[in-house]
Amino acid sequence: MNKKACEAIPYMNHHSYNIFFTNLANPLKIGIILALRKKERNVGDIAKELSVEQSKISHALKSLKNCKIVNVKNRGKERIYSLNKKTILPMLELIDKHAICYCKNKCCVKEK
Amino acid sequence: MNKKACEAIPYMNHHSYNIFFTNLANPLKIGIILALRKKERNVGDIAKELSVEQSKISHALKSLKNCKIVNVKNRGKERIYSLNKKTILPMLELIDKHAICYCKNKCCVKEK
DNA sequence: TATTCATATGAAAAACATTTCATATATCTT
DNA sequence: AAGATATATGAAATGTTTTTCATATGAATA
Repeated sequence: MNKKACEAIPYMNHHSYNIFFTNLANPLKIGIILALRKKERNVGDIAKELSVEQSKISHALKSLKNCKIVNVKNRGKERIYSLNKKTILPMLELIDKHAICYCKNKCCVKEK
Repeated sequence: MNKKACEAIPYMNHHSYNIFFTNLANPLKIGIILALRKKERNVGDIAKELSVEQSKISHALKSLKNCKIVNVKNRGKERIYSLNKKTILPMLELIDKHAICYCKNKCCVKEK
């Protein structure tokens, strides 16, 4: 399979999909993503904004970063996390549209 | 918030994202989705194609259907499942591009 | 360089999702 | 109607991910 960089080869690998989705399948991580949508922030500010204990945020950020859903830069002793908008924003929009078009706006009601 | 059908309202609800992604965060379900990409199939055929026990497939299909990622129709005693391509295909493409552009093609390597 | 502030990390516990297996349901066939 | 085939379902067992908490690391500052 051709693997030239940044050339769209749809349906590449099974495993990437799984890791990517697993990473997103978590309310805290979604919360972080939505919080980073408007502007980048350091860990403490994210924790404050979401009222969530710091190490929990750090753990979540670690896997998001691992998957390149967020990026980091250092500023003194702080770490500034920002969203990889190019992938995530269109993805959220797809779900929004899905919810509106197929799920009567209350998409994907949890079974049972 | 305006909720007129099929009008894009980005970043609607937190909870939908979570259920949607949770639903996809599973190798079997990804397998089913990829199997349904080319053509619709009944449960038994999916099971055969993936070499997976039937009730496992049924359980997976149930939640995919619940989230409208797949649709069903009846044909005699069979149930024919098909993919909701409009949402899923562009979503997989987004991940492909993400993997290629940000993850050197082996996207989202599992940590540790 | 000792202290403080910001963040990361490991590991056990807890929460949650999937698998398995036995069985139920529903349609078709005879 | 009885049997066969296709699929669905409930519940316990299993597996995976997240949370928690104690502590480590690393940069800044006094």
